[in-house]
Amino acid sequence: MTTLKDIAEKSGFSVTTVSRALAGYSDVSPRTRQLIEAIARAEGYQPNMLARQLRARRTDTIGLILPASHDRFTDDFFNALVMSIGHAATQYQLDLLISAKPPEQELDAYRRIVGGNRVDGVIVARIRQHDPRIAYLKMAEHPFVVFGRAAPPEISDFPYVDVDSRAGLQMMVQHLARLGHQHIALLLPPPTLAMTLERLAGFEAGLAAAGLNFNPQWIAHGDLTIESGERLTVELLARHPSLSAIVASNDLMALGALRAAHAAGRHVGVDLAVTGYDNIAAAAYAHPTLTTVAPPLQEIGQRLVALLMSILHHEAPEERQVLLPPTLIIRESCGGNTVGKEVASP
Amino acid sequence: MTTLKDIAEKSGFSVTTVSRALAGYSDVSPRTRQLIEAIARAEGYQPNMLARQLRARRTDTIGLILPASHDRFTDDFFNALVMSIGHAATQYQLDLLISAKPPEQELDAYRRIVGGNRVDGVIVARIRQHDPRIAYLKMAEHPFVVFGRAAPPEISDFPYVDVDSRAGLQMMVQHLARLGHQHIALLLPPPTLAMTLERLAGFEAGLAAAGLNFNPQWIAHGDLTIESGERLTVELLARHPSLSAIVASNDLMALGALRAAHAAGRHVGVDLAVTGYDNIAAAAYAHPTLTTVAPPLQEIGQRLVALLMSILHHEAPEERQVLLPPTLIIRESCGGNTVGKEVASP
DNA sequence: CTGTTAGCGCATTCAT
DNA sequence: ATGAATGCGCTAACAG
Repeated sequence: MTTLKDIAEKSGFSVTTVSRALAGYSDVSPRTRQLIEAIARAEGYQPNMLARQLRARRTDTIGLILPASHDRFTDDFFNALVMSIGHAATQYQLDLLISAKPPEQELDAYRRIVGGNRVDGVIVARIRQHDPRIAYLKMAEHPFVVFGRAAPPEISDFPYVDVDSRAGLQMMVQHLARLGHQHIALLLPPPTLAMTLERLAGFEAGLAAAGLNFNPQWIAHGDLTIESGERLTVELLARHPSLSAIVASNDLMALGALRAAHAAGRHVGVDLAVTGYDNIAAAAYAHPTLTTVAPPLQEIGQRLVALLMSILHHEAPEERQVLLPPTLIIRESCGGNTVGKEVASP
Repeated sequence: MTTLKDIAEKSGFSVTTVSRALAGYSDVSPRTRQLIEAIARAEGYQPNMLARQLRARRTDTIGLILPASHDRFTDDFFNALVMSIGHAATQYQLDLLISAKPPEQELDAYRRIVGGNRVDGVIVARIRQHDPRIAYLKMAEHPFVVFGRAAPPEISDFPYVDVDSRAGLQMMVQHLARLGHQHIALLLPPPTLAMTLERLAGFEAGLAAAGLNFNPQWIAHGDLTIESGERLTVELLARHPSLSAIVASNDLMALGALRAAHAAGRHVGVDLAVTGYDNIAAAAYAHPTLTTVAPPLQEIGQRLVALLMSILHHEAPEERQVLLPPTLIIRESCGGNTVGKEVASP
């Protein structure tokens, strides 16, 4: 490894001068600069980023600490979210430091990475009730941004970016109602997740707007897996044969519902509607009639990073709590070329 | 931010003693240690990782530099690969530094991150012909591991982990042949990708093993997108109506093929077989008859990280070039409960 | 047991 | 235009 000191020795100048020459300062004679640059190039000099960061007290890196579990990486939506953040970071010349830790080591990881100055700020995802990570970040006064909000009655007194899934569910229900559906079931995430209440509220709002009654019997809680989507749908269809539509809270549960529907002898797109949420690229094509609510993945990453940057730079607060509208993607036909038309959110 | 120096002043001991007390060295008196630990806890002391890393000349971090483009994050397979690496890193107490750069800045990023000592080693993915990144890493003697191999005649004289997609394609073709298919088309990745030759070879081997003839007319090159899969399939089916099976080189092209088949009036699972490659969770359920070749994603991440670690620790070379067999996942029925049975690779 | 000295590599003062 | 001195925060060698 070549250091400034090495170049200083080879060139006969001091470390200081070498540093300034390479940094492009104007108070270095052209000849000196050329010589130094030539040596640096010849030696393949690369500044030690750690030393530089230590000195500068900034890393130009943002952190992301993920819940680890052996099959975590199969969650396409979450994966896409992470990559979306990574790509948004690019636009700000930032790198992304990822640390996947099992829940019990999660807080330690925050302390190590954030408290240890490895990153300038962090993005927190998948927050839980009374999330200790947020308490820590607030207490330590470390810059952070959250993807998602706290569930009421908890107050989200922190900067966040979230998808307005209430609006999404409402759009979806109204769409189904327009198609004539009156008995609509809903597959929800676990009650402990912050988003669950929002979705239920959106569902009810959609029913109300369409003049339909809310029937608690048609609500079921799953765990966001294909299996739970399948199981819940089997049960729902068995108990309530009048159901003509199943609204799933994510793609995986929707795929499970598709399978269950088939097993129950129902024909999706004909005598049963199944809708999803997330619209992950591949899953979106799972069924040509799978209408979905699509969060603006790319924008989420960009907003998260932009918000974090504005906080880091102490810029005007503007909007520190961003709610992004999802899009309703309707796939009406099994016919080849109907890719799905986008319906702008209200 | 609390530093060792702060604690030294508060406790009356020297920075060194504080450092050792907190590091758990035995040559510190119990009383001193307790006092120092108490202060550290009270102050919420967190060691500065940058200083520590600078000093220790190691970061316990591995790097991953990704090709950036505005819609890159929609590639579920690649996303899953990255996350698989991230989670494997956890087992070695490593963090993952991700930098997404457009192609023209890619090499710079390598210099900055690897040459700049921000990581102990890197994992290179999606290698191209005569990849300059690999040349750089070899020249600079930085530890690295590659996911994938060089395309012949180039020699892969570097540590790598790859999926034996030749075996995968061969399995797939033989499976189709057993089902009676004789006219099988193949949708390949772009000819510039290293994997393409392997897959073609596997395809031909499968045909040969089944006693079928190879027809170059039935081979087409796409770009791994849904659109290209659709377009190529439309063309193939129009020109060669006798085709009874389409083997796609990834899930997305397979999904495109499904759509094209539908448009052409063919019934997948009945008078046309379509098979995919990658078996990404959601996509795998795209069609109940979508048989796929599945790379062992989780194992790929683990092997990559393990291999990199062994190189970092100068451990016995063992196997520095790892070829992992994929699995054939057969989904035979549209019926509800046939999830797909796994067929061990040969 | 504890402190002094030294240095990781860099960039910034402040002199000259 | 250049260099010496200083410090970012940490740990290690060495001395006592």
